[in-house]
Amino acid sequence: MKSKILPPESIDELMHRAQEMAGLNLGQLAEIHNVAVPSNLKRDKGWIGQLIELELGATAGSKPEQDFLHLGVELKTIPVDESGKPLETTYVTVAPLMNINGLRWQESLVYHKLQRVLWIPVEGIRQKPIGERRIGSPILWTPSEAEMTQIRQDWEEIMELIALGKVEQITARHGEVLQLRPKGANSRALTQSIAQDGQVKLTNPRGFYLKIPFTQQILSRYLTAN
DNA sequence: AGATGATCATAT
DNA sequence: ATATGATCATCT
Repeated sequence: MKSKILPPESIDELMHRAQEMAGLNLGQLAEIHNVAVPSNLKRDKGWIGQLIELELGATAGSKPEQDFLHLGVELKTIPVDESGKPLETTYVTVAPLMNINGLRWQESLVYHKLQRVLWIPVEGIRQKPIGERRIGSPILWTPSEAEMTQIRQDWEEIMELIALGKVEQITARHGEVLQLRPKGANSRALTQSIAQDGQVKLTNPRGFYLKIPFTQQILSRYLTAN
Protein backbone atom coordinates (compact mmCIF):
# COMPACT_ATOMS: atom_id res chain seq x y z
CA MET A 1 0.00 0.00 0.00
CA LYS A 2 2.96 2.30 -0.28
CA SER A 3 2.43 5.35 -2.39
CA LYS A 4 5.09 5.85 -4.95
CA ILE A 5 6.99 9.03 -4.38
CA LEU A 6 7.80 10.85 -7.58
CA PRO A 7 11.26 12.19 -8.31
CA PRO A 8 11.80 15.76 -7.15
CA GLU A 9 11.54 18.29 -9.94
CA SER A 10 14.24 20.57 -8.67
CA ILE A 11 17.19 20.60 -6.38
CA ASP A 12 15.25 22.84 -4.03
CA GLU A 13 12.52 20.26 -3.81
CA LEU A 14 15.03 17.49 -3.26
CA MET A 15 16.73 19.43 -0.47
CA HIS A 16 13.42 20.27 1.11
CA ARG A 17 12.47 16.61 1.25
CA ALA A 18 15.85 15.74 2.70
CA GLN A 19 15.57 18.44 5.35
CA GLU A 20 12.11 17.28 6.32
CA MET A 21 13.50 13.78 6.77
CA ALA A 22 16.39 14.92 8.98
CA GLY A 23 15.87 14.18 12.66
CA LEU A 24 13.69 11.15 12.07
CA ASN A 25 15.05 7.79 13.03
CA LEU A 26 15.07 4.84 10.68
CA GLY A 27 12.19 3.15 12.48
CA GLN A 28 9.94 6.12 11.85
CA LEU A 29 10.92 6.31 8.19
CA ALA A 30 10.44 2.58 7.76
CA GLU A 31 6.95 2.83 9.24
CA ILE A 32 6.00 5.55 6.79
CA HIS A 33 6.99 3.25 3.95
CA ASN A 34 5.60 0.08 5.46
CA VAL A 35 8.85 -1.76 5.48
CA ALA A 36 10.24 -3.96 8.24
CA VAL A 37 13.36 -2.90 10.09
CA PRO A 38 16.04 -5.60 10.08
CA SER A 39 17.71 -6.37 13.41
CA ASN A 40 21.12 -5.96 11.83
CA LEU A 41 22.55 -5.17 8.43
CA LYS A 42 24.50 -8.38 7.86
CA ARG A 43 22.05 -9.53 5.23
CA ASP A 44 20.67 -6.09 4.44
CA LYS A 45 23.72 -3.98 3.80
CA GLY A 46 21.95 -1.67 1.40
CA TRP A 47 18.75 -1.35 3.42
CA ILE A 48 19.30 2.17 4.71
CA GLY A 49 20.29 3.50 1.32
CA GLN A 50 17.24 2.00 -0.32
CA LEU A 51 14.88 3.28 2.36
CA ILE A 52 16.17 6.79 1.85
CA GLU A 53 15.92 6.42 -1.92
CA LEU A 54 12.25 5.62 -1.40
CA GLU A 55 11.64 8.70 0.70
CA LEU A 56 13.45 11.06 -1.62
CA GLY A 57 11.96 9.63 -4.79
CA ALA A 58 15.16 8.34 -6.35
CA THR A 59 14.69 6.20 -9.38
CA ALA A 60 15.36 2.68 -8.16
CA GLY A 61 17.33 0.51 -10.48
CA SER A 62 20.79 -0.72 -11.19
CA LYS A 63 21.69 1.71 -13.91
CA PRO A 64 25.23 3.11 -13.76
CA GLU A 65 23.97 6.66 -13.49
CA GLN A 66 23.35 9.34 -10.94
CA ASP A 67 20.31 8.75 -8.74
CA PHE A 68 18.72 12.00 -9.89
CA LEU A 69 20.00 12.18 -13.43
CA HIS A 70 17.72 15.06 -14.35
CA LEU A 71 19.16 17.09 -11.48
CA GLY A 72 22.73 15.89 -11.85
CA VAL A 73 22.78 14.61 -8.29
CA GLU A 74 24.09 11.37 -6.82
CA LEU A 75 22.64 10.22 -3.48
CA LYS A 76 24.88 8.69 -0.82
CA THR A 77 23.95 7.69 2.68
CA ILE A 78 26.96 7.63 4.95
CA PRO A 79 27.21 5.96 8.35
CA VAL A 80 28.65 8.25 11.01
CA ASP A 81 29.55 7.97 14.68
CA GLU A 82 28.27 10.23 17.47
CA SER A 83 30.71 12.96 16.49
CA GLY A 84 29.72 12.89 12.84
CA LYS A 85 32.78 11.03 11.63
CA PRO A 86 32.25 8.53 8.81
CA LEU A 87 32.48 4.91 9.92
CA GLU A 88 32.96 3.41 6.49
CA THR A 89 34.51 4.22 3.14
CA THR A 90 32.07 5.30 0.45
CA TYR A 91 31.50 3.13 -2.59
CA VAL A 92 31.44 5.17 -5.77
CA THR A 93 31.23 2.85 -8.77
CA VAL A 94 32.64 -0.28 -10.32
CA ALA A 95 36.02 0.05 -11.94
CA PRO A 96 36.30 -0.69 -15.64
CA LEU A 97 38.96 -3.34 -16.24
CA MET A 98 38.56 -3.84 -19.98
CA ASN A 99 38.42 -1.60 -23.05
CA ILE A 100 39.95 1.28 -21.19
CA ASN A 101 42.50 2.41 -23.72
CA GLY A 102 41.94 6.08 -24.32
CA LEU A 103 39.39 6.39 -21.52
CA ARG A 104 39.61 9.94 -20.29
CA TRP A 105 38.83 11.28 -16.84
CA GLN A 106 35.92 13.38 -18.06
CA GLU A 107 34.32 10.27 -19.53
CA SER A 108 34.69 8.19 -16.40
CA LEU A 109 31.88 7.04 -14.16
CA VAL A 110 33.75 8.40 -11.15
CA TYR A 111 33.85 11.88 -12.65
CA HIS A 112 30.19 11.88 -13.54
CA LYS A 113 28.92 10.46 -10.28
CA LEU A 114 30.92 12.85 -8.14
CA GLN A 115 29.87 16.01 -9.94
CA ARG A 116 27.36 16.63 -7.22
CA VAL A 117 26.55 14.40 -4.27
CA LEU A 118 23.75 14.63 -1.75
CA TRP A 119 25.18 13.16 1.45
CA ILE A 120 22.75 11.87 4.03
CA PRO A 121 24.58 11.12 7.28
CA VAL A 122 22.95 8.37 9.31
CA GLU A 123 24.01 7.12 12.74
CA GLY A 124 25.93 3.94 12.11
CA ILE A 125 27.03 2.84 15.55
CA ARG A 126 26.80 -0.94 15.37
CA GLN A 127 25.55 -1.32 18.92
CA LYS A 128 22.63 0.98 18.27
CA PRO A 129 19.45 -0.74 17.08
CA ILE A 130 18.77 0.06 13.43
CA GLY A 131 15.34 1.51 14.09
CA GLU A 132 16.72 4.00 16.63
CA ARG A 133 19.44 5.38 14.40
CA ARG A 134 18.78 8.97 13.46
CA ILE A 135 19.02 10.59 10.05
CA GLY A 136 21.13 13.71 9.87
CA SER A 137 20.98 16.94 7.93
CA PRO A 138 21.62 16.63 4.21
CA ILE A 139 24.75 18.02 2.65
CA LEU A 140 24.82 18.94 -1.02
CA TRP A 141 28.44 18.77 -2.08
CA THR A 142 30.11 19.90 -5.25
CA PRO A 143 33.80 19.03 -5.23
CA SER A 144 36.16 21.96 -5.21
CA GLU A 145 38.72 22.14 -7.96
CA ALA A 146 41.36 20.88 -5.54
CA GLU A 147 39.20 17.97 -4.46
CA MET A 148 38.47 16.99 -8.03
CA THR A 149 42.17 17.13 -8.81
CA GLN A 150 42.96 14.77 -5.96
CA ILE A 151 40.35 12.32 -7.10
CA ARG A 152 41.47 12.60 -10.70
CA GLN A 153 45.10 11.94 -9.85
CA ASP A 154 44.23 8.81 -7.91
CA TRP A 155 41.92 7.66 -10.67
CA GLU A 156 44.57 8.15 -13.34
CA GLU A 157 47.23 6.33 -11.36
CA ILE A 158 44.96 3.38 -10.70
CA MET A 159 43.65 3.24 -14.25
CA GLU A 160 47.16 3.24 -15.63
CA LEU A 161 48.08 0.23 -13.53
CA ILE A 162 44.94 -1.52 -14.72
CA ALA A 163 45.81 -0.73 -18.33
CA LEU A 164 49.28 -2.19 -17.79
CA GLY A 165 47.78 -5.45 -16.59
CA LYS A 166 48.73 -4.84 -12.98
CA VAL A 167 45.28 -4.81 -11.42
CA GLU A 168 46.22 -7.53 -8.95
CA GLN A 169 49.09 -5.44 -7.64
CA ILE A 170 46.78 -2.59 -6.72
CA THR A 171 45.84 -2.55 -3.05
CA ALA A 172 43.55 -0.31 -1.05
CA ARG A 173 46.65 1.63 0.00
CA HIS A 174 46.99 3.15 -3.43
CA GLY A 175 45.48 6.57 -3.83
CA GLU A 176 45.25 9.47 -1.42
CA VAL A 177 41.50 9.86 -1.42
CA LEU A 178 40.21 7.28 -3.90
CA GLN A 179 41.01 3.60 -3.51
CA LEU A 180 40.36 0.40 -5.42
CA ARG A 181 38.91 -2.54 -3.51
CA PRO A 182 37.07 -5.76 -4.32
CA LYS A 183 33.43 -5.28 -5.23
CA GLY A 184 31.61 -8.46 -5.95
CA ALA A 185 29.51 -11.25 -4.58
CA ASN A 186 32.63 -12.79 -3.05
CA SER A 187 36.26 -13.54 -3.79
CA ARG A 188 35.28 -16.22 -6.31
CA ALA A 189 33.44 -13.77 -8.57
CA LEU A 190 35.39 -13.20 -11.76
CA THR A 191 35.43 -10.68 -14.55
CA GLN A 192 37.67 -10.04 -17.52
CA SER A 193 40.71 -7.84 -17.14
CA ILE A 194 43.89 -7.02 -18.98
CA ALA A 195 46.92 -9.27 -18.54
CA GLN A 196 50.48 -7.96 -18.60
CA ASP A 197 50.95 -9.29 -22.11
CA GLY A 198 47.83 -7.48 -23.23
CA GLN A 199 45.69 -10.59 -23.41
CA VAL A 200 42.51 -11.16 -21.44
CA LYS A 201 42.61 -12.70 -17.98
CA LEU A 202 40.11 -13.19 -15.17
CA THR A 203 40.17 -11.16 -11.95
CA ASN A 204 37.88 -10.27 -9.06
CA PRO A 205 35.70 -7.29 -9.90
CA ARG A 206 36.81 -4.05 -8.24
CA GLY A 207 35.16 -0.83 -7.23
CA PHE A 208 36.27 2.69 -6.46
CA TYR A 209 35.78 3.92 -2.90
CA LEU A 210 36.37 7.26 -1.20
CA LYS A 211 38.57 7.00 1.87
CA ILE A 212 37.26 8.05 5.26
CA PRO A 213 39.50 11.09 5.91
CA PHE A 214 38.32 12.58 2.63
CA THR A 215 34.61 12.20 3.30
CA GLN A 216 35.19 13.31 6.86
CA GLN A 217 36.59 16.60 5.54
CA ILE A 218 33.59 17.07 3.28
CA LEU A 219 31.12 16.54 6.08
CA SER A 220 32.95 18.77 8.54
CA ARG A 221 33.42 21.49 5.96
CA TYR A 222 29.68 21.80 5.50
CA LEU A 223 28.79 21.26 9.13
CA THR A 224 29.08 24.88 10.22
CA ALA A 225 27.88 26.23 6.90
CA ASN A 226 24.29 26.48 8.05
C1' DA B 1 41.03 0.72 16.68
C1' DG B 2 41.35 1.46 11.92
C1' DA B 3 41.83 -0.05 7.45
C1' DT B 4 41.83 -3.70 3.95
C1' DG B 5 39.86 -7.36 1.70
C1' DA B 6 35.49 -10.05 1.64
C1' DT B 7 30.78 -10.38 1.51
C1' DC B 8 25.27 -9.96 1.23
C1' DA B 9 20.68 -8.79 -1.20
C1' DT B 10 18.44 -7.57 -5.32
C1' DA B 11 17.46 -6.15 -10.23
C1' DT B 12 18.48 -6.68 -15.01
C1' DA C 1 27.87 -11.47 -15.08
C1' DT C 2 27.33 -6.56 -13.88
C1' DA C 3 25.23 -3.02 -11.86
C1' DT C 4 22.89 -0.90 -7.75
C1' DG C 5 22.66 -0.29 -2.39
C1' DA C 6 26.61 -0.71 0.99
C1' DT C 7 28.58 -3.00 5.65
C1' DC C 8 30.94 -6.97 7.56
C1' DA C 9 34.84 -9.09 9.64
C1' DT C 10 39.52 -10.19 9.62
C1' DC C 11 44.17 -8.51 9.75
C1' DT C 12 47.60 -5.49 11.10
